[in-house]
Amino acid sequence: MKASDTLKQLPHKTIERLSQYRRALLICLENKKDHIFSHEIAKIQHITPVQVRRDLMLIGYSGTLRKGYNIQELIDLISDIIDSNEGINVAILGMGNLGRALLNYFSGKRHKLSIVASFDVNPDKIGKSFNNIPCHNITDMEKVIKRENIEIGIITVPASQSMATAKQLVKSGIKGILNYTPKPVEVPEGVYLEEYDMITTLEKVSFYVKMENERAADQVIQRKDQGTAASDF
Amino acid sequence: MKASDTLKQLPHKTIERLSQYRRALLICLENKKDHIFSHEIAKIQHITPVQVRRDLMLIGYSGTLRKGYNIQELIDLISDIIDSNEGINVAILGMGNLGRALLNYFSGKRHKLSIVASFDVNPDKIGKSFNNIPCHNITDMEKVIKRENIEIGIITVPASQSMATAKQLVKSGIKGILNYTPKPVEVPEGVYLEEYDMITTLEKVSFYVKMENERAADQVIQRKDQGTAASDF
DNA sequence: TATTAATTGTTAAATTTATAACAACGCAAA
DNA sequence: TTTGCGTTGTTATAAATTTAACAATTAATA
Ligand SMILES: NC(=O)c1ccc[n+]([C@@H]2O[C@H](COP(=O)([O-])OP(=O)(O)OC[C@H]3O[C@@H](n4cnc5c(N)ncnc54)[C@H](O)[C@@H]3O)[C@@H](O)[C@H]2O)c1
Ligand SMILES: NC(=O)c1ccc[n+]([C@@H]2O[C@H](COP(=O)([O-])OP(=O)(O)OC[C@H]3O[C@@H](n4cnc5c(N)ncnc54)[C@H](O)[C@@H]3O)[C@@H](O)[C@H]2O)c1
Repeated sequence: MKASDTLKQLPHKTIERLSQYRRALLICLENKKDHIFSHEIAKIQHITPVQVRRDLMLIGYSGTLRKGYNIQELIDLISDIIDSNEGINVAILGMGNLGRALLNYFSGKRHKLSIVASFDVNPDKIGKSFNNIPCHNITDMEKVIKRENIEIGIITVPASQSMATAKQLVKSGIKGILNYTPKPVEVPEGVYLEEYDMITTLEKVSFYVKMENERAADQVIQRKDQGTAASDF
Repeated sequence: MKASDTLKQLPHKTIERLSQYRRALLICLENKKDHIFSHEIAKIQHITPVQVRRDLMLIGYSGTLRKGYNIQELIDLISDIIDSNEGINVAILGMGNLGRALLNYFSGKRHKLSIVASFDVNPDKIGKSFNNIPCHNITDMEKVIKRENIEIGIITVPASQSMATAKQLVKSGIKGILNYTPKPVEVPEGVYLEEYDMITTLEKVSFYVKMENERAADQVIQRKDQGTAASDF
């Protein structure tokens, strides 16, 4: 089996963590560090050192016993694995609040991921540039996507339009879609889809805060019960 | 064991899906549907019907055999479980591109989750209102958080400021933090923390697109090999 | 009335993911 | 030199999560 075959079988969760490790390592590099221990990476990411070592084992990276992992080497290896050699071009669909925020945020962040186009229906936005990236008429989608060799589309149109936009993207030959609207879309086999609704994360936080509140309240009640019981003596 | 105790032990993944189910159900309700089958929910969420039925089993909801699940009832039950009775107040830290986008997006979306305050350091923003929510000076954080009974903070300050902001939040008695900056923070036991870096999701899509591209290229090579072999006959 | 088709609810099995355990190593200090 | 400490790499174990299997049920239909 080729090395690239084992990489194809990396657990999904490991892929996510590799991206997170690299992000953390890039920050460490800025701070003039050159080596890092598994427990240091673990602390930053709120996971265990074993998890880190296991992930690095899976990608076949070895550190040194006393110094840990060479940060630059590790960054390069992770990049080899998760980045595409030739680079991948990305488009944002819908230059509203979120679309513009994302464009601004992603722009220039990663060598191998370039946002090269955006699309909208609003005539005030079409023809303009945001962050030096041109905003095209959505009706030109297929033409531009093919011309610019765009492989990934980020959907930030109004929720009601998400499915229509996804369909157009598929028709234009897109390979991957990241849908940020709260309305899930359907894509055919072969197109990689990731959906993320930010409200789910907020509701999750809210749920566990609520749980913790109730747990705390329960403890107060229990203490009271014990208190009453004791006073019976 | 009380019913509330079983709910405390719901798998984390189930919690996330419950939020997603509700979101999908709310959309269905708008479309005048009143019942829904497990396989319909599953299709929307890109999961299996068994997964859906299992989740609903865990929260103790029963549908009817021929009509499926009553949408309104299910929404109400999910809301009972994941929402806090009294409601939870939320603040956004950093009224930049992302902060304003989120404020605009979340505002009024959920009865039981209210964004009631925002904070910034920029004098141009302090004192103003965005979406009718006042923007306070970050130095007033503790005062406002206590006064307004804010339990959750969403961090959208520049990454360099994320840790300092988290510390302040903890000091102010916050119960949950949702950190959208790419720089992870640390919080003490008892504060629920969720971190989300959008670039990780994009990199994940990119990785699987790359994999699919390589797989397709491999197949072409294999076909060529076979072709050559065949021509040897 | 029996039969068929579709669906739920639940237990059992499989898969995926995380954690634990521990040998091997290398340096520092006794 | 040897002992101790802290680290890595890896295998074994455990936990979490998903999927499969299937009995039970309902309503439509032959
Ligand atoms: N704002 C947020 O923080 C946030 C967070 C999570 C999810 N979302 C979701 O992201 C989407 C966009 O949110 P927003 O706040 O940026 O909304 P917005 O209204 O500010 O932006 C939507 C943009 O899409 C354009 N548009 C409309 N129809 C289009 C079409 N068919 N093709 C291309 N462009 C089209 C509009 O002209 C507008 O510029 C919504 O679905 C929203 O639910 C937003
Ligand atoms: N824009 C995006 O789509 C996006 C996506 C993912 C993550 N992020 C992250 O979210 C954060 C904000 O991004 P943005 O694009 O909104 O940046 P931005 O510069 O537009 O906004 C930052 C805001 O925080 C304020 N601020 C600075 N220091 C502060 C402090 N100590 N306390 C309170 N407020 C403070 C600034 O005045 C500004 O209003 C960044 O960390 C960024 O990496 C942004």
